[in-house]
Amino acid sequence: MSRPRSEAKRNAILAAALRVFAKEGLAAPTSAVSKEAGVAEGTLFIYFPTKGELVDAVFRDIRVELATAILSSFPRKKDVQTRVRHIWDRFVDWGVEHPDAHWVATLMIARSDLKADPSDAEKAVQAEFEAIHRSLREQKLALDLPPELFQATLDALAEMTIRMIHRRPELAARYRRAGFEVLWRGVGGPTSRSKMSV
Amino acid sequence: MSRPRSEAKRNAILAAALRVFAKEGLAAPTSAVSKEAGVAEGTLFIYFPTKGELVDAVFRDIRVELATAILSSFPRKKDVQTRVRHIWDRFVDWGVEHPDAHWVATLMIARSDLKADPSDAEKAVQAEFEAIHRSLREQKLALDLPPELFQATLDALAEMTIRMIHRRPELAARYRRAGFEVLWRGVGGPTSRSKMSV
Amino acid sequence: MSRPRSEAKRNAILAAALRVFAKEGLAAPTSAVSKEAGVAEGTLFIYFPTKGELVDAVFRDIRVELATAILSSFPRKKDVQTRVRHIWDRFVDWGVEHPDAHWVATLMIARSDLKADPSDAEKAVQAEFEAIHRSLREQKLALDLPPELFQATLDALAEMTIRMIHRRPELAARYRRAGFEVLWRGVGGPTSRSKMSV
Amino acid sequence: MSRPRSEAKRNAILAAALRVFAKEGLAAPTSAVSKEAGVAEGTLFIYFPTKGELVDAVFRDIRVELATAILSSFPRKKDVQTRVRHIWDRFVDWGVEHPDAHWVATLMIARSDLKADPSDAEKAVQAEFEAIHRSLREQKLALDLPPELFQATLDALAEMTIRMIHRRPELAARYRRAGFEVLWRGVGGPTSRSKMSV
DNA sequence: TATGAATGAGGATTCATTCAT
DNA sequence: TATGAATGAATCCTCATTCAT
Repeated sequence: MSRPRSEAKRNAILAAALRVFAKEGLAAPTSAVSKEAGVAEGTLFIYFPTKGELVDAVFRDIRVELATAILSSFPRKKDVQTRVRHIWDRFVDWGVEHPDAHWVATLMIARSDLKADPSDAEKAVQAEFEAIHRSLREQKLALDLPPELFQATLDALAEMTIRMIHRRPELAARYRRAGFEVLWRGVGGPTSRSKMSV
Repeated sequence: MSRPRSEAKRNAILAAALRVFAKEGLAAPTSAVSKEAGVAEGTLFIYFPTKGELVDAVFRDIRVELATAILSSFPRKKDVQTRVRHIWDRFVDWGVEHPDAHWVATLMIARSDLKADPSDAEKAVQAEFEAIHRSLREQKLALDLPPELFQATLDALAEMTIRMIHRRPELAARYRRAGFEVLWRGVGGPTSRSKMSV
Repeated sequence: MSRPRSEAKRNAILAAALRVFAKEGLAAPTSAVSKEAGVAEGTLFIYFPTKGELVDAVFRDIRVELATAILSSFPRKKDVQTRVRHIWDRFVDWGVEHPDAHWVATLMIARSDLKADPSDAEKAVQAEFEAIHRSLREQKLALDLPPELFQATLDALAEMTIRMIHRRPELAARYRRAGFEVLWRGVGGPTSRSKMSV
Repeated sequence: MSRPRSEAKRNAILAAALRVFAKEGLAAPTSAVSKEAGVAEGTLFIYFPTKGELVDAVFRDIRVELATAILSSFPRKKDVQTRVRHIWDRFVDWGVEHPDAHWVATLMIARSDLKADPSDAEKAVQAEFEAIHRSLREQKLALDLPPELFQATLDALAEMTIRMIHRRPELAARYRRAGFEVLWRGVGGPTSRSKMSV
């Protein structure tokens, strides 16, 4: 009976926030966000009652998108290396293609007060990580590497690789491959004939 | 424009800033810093004309300390693995022992506007990294791994390891060893009898 | 400009406003009133074009109710004391039984911008006051007490009595009687055998 | 060693607040107060950390001034009527001479959230009231009038009288005398030959 | 008419920086 | 130099009112 609350507007605000936060940091004024979104200052607070909730929503959005990218056509039935490689490629590609989101995620993590209850997609990714870790174990690889360390390692190396690619985009392919080699060898994966030539 | 009187006061402010920023984030007011340092609000601006310069100085201080820790009794004449291991241990230990500094460094890096011209100590560390990379090459390890990627990998893995240890201090030894294994294997180092049992 | 549809809705808003203003003060948002009334925010402005008009309407409503209570079975033919006593009792009882209305009236009076053109009921009460004042004069009581002062005195004492009763409800009967004694003696009424024992 | 916090400035802000609140109500913006006081907006918050504390301070100031006016050359040794008359006159005169303060006090009382821990002066006035009440009792006047009701009565009548005088200043003397007559008779005081001719 | 989303001016408060002492 | 009061721009959020549906 009245104007319905528009999902499009909510998304416009989220997207605007992503852009503004990426450019100006999380300290950017909400007024900059509403301006970028093309809505009135007060409108923002209809969709996100406080700035903190906006920030949280942006963060959650980013994580959902990354997790979704990873899950899309995930080769669940294939061997470990293929699965790890899939995650690696999707992760790195996503970060390279969404520099704003990647950078804002970095900003978000540098906050003690972030609320990060995982989305369903994230839980699914988590499950894949655990399955991968089990497979590595069964194959006598990464023998005693604790699972949380395995995941953290992949995260850290992917983040690093994305950062490097942003710095020197022309080396993207090389960095991406080299990063994976480090991960795979580091984790104890069989290297076959691959000679670490990147 | 002459050098400020009390070097001690300058250091007190720097130390206070480290504590305050670690606890409250970089958005903490300068008044909180001056209070923690036991000086008047205006005094801070005698030593650091703007907040940005204070932040930069804190950052530089942290980096100098880390670099110094790494350089102290650095085994320049020993073999590669020993040298890498030295850097790894000093880096991780430093991060574990200085949680404030480590956390603030993380906050600092999450800023686009940081000025980071390297100190002499950092340049020396940089030189060691390059020497290490040459050695790896000569030994046909990490064949085509670009040097900047090698250094970034060590950084990323050390940071990650420190973070993990802060989360579960009782696993410190295990994490520290496992982290190094990943690095060393990842980089193509010979693993000899070591079976990745961490 | 035609009369709004639902008189019931108008009354619901007025009643809600009374409750909300009593609890939160006149600064309470109109949204709180509409919510309490169970109508949409915009609906309120169909019935009361501005917040000020709502406030005025609430005030007028209160005054009409008080005046009506006073006029109900008013002993117009009885002697002065009976009539004054009637007003006193009705006034005090009304205030005691309608704490919200009484409190909101207090809030209203504490505003310079209130519009208070008297209702018919109020005019009738006013007329009774004048009649009472004439009677007092004829009986050589309250000789030169100006009529407006007589009315203001009754008001002030009744308000005060109500406030005291709200504070200590268990003393209601005593306060009510004592208040009247003060009024009646103060105005010069014959006290006969009554010894001010309250 | 630095500019000292100025009592004069604090008073300027208090006085400005009194004027502004009297004219625009307690909802007046703090910016209006600071402007009226001739200080920057931020300065106000050095002296009064929140608007609420400013409001409380204004209220307390008013009450102290009124109590002080009452206590000044208070005829403690004189008979009851003289003492009551003294309070009455000082109270009414103060209200007439300080319309802003009187009006703002009215606004303040119409707030549920006021903090009113009594000042020393107020406690002293309170003590005089109790002494008066005892005297009245000993003289078999106001026999069972509870003390709190006696004080509330004086307050209510004085407030009313002040209000009436503000409305018709030319009748000040008459209103002031008549008000006292009502109080004195109402409370049971001996009226001697006084014929209530006001 | 009824709804509630949209608007944007306004307001209390913070804080980096300046300046009188 | 050291102090901390003074400044005022900037920020998050509220809310009376409007308007599309």
